[in-house]
Amino acid sequence: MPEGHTLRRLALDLTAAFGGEVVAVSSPQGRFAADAAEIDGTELVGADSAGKHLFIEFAGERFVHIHLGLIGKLDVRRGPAPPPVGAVRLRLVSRGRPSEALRPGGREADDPGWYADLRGATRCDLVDASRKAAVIAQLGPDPLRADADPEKAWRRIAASERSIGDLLMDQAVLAGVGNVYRAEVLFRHRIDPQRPGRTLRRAQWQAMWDDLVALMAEGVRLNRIDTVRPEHTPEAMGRPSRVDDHGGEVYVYRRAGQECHICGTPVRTQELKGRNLFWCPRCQPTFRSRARTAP
DNA sequence: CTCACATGTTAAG
DNA sequence: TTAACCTGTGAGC
Repeated sequence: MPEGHTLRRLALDLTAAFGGEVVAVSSPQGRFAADAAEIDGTELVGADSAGKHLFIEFAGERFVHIHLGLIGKLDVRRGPAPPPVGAVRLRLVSRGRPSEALRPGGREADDPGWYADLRGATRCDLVDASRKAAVIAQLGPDPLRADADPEKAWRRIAASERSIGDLLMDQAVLAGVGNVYRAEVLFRHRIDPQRPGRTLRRAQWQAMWDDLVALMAEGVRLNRIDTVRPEHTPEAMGRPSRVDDHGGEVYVYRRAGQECHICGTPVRTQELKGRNLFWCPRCQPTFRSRARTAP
């Protein structure tokens, strides 16, 4: 489930589980083995996310740069690490505080500690601070970062002929938004995904940005994507809930052919640059630039 | 069981 | 534009 909220949540969980501790780093599958050996037994300083990128910092400004791609997963769990299941590319196992770890046994017997397993990621590299900075530099503003500047995204959007649906998924324009948040934020603001970026008004962008800031923060908190307003929840409307492993309550994402929660019109879908776009043709009417007639 | 598809990105053609 | 990467899930037989 990797949109920006997932990576931020992982960064928080990793920091809580391993921050300030000496960590055993291994690569049971072998593909990260050489890099793992370099940081094995050193202190995990903390973790941070930028867009869909995750950086786990170790002592000496060494960072494990992870991108989960579409199917990658990082499980952070309490307890002793079991034998690895499947192709675990990276495994972290806590050993305790640096001072304790010097002693044999390290961690207290009644503290099970934590372990984390990474599998299916498209990227897992050991990088230095400059490489980390370079990755972040090519990203647009991230609604989950307090220091993000939405004006940077607006300048790109306002100058672009490309559709807003396309622009929202471009990580150089806006970082962390994926296919679910794209579909949902456009629905919530009644904007046609095919509408050219340059035809949006500033206030519309600002409202969408503010909404993403709140929605994604909630996504971090709940560890899933919920976008349905209180008046449209299953309880409020007396309709069945669709919450499952794929996430929370949504308006249009993956609901092609089903009735719009608000107007009942069948939700539409169309492929855009290899990804499925979903929208309600009535709530998000096709944008037509206003033809100006001479007086 | 097999198969299609998935909250993503990169590189080849 | 297409395939490749890689894992898990759910639908269908």
